Amino acid sequence: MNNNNIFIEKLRSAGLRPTKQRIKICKVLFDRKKTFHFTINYLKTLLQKKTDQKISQATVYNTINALTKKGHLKEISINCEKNYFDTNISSHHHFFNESTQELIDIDDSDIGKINIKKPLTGKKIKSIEILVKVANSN
Amino acid sequence: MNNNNIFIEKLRSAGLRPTKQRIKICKVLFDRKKTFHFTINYLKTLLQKKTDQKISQATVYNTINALTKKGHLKEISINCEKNYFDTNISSHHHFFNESTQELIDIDDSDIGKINIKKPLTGKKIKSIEILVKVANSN
DNA sequence: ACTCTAATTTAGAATCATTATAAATTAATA
DNA sequence: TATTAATTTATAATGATTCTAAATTAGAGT
Ligand SMILES: [Mn+2]
Ligand SMILES: [Mn+2]
Ligand SMILES: [Zn+2]
Ligand SMILES: [Zn+2]
Repeated sequence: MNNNNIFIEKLRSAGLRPTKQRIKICKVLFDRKKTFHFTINYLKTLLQKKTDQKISQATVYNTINALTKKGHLKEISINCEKNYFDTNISSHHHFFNESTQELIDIDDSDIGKINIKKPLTGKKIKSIEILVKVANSN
Repeated sequence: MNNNNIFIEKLRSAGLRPTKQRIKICKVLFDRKKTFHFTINYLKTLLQKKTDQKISQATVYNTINALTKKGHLKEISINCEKNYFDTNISSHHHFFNESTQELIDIDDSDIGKINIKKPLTGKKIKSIEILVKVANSN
């Protein structure tokens, strides 16, 4: 129930002081069982609901950007208008449901080996991500 | 050398009248041998160079959006800040060189079969795209 | 506990990409 | 050529993100 110490540790490890605003953001982000995919806008409305005093948008952006830079969040770009963040920081893939605008994780183990036959010389691979766009087939 | 009729046909097929502005945009987009990956901003500077009279940004956006909607261009999102368009409209994949901010095509045939083991019920797949981020290994 | 200082928060402004508006121009048709 | 609808354009509006600078707060030292 009280994971505050975990959040404080996470913030500290990112070089951030554990202020009450940042701890509240961590609660909303990480105090859940499943992966959380969110846009900044959605996070802001969630914070407004779950919080007595509001957190400024500058603090929300700064905190999310710092956590992302330190690897506690991943950034998932669907298109120019939809920038998501993801509490699942493992190497994994996504379904994007165009009907609901929702992201769904595909674990790395749920994808067969990806075989890129094209050679690339003088470059090193940083990440490989598959995005599968789907729609409800009603 | 003179592909104007092809461009006119392409525009007409998209329900667009072949104005001189739109034909010039098509020339810059399609009068080339290799795939063209571009941002709107880069396209605007190219048009300024290659064109005597300037084309307004509204016309550039409108034309690119119309061509994209009709399937003559694809949209490739790398992240919130980098929205690319692509003259290669086949199903294919990309390297993104983070050092140079360049996109490089990976043909569908250069990727082994993609096996998604995770079931999805009640949904149909619209597209599957792999993005491989790389960096120069200087 | 109190002081001090640097870090943080905040409201608001600035920036950048994209879209909307509405007046002037142009293309297609009669 | 005249008519009309489509198009272009400058400019404004919007929305997401970042910047700024003043007010507040956290943590270290006393
Ligand atoms: Mn778009
Ligand atoms: Mn970003
Ligand atoms: Zn995910
Ligand atoms: Zn491509």
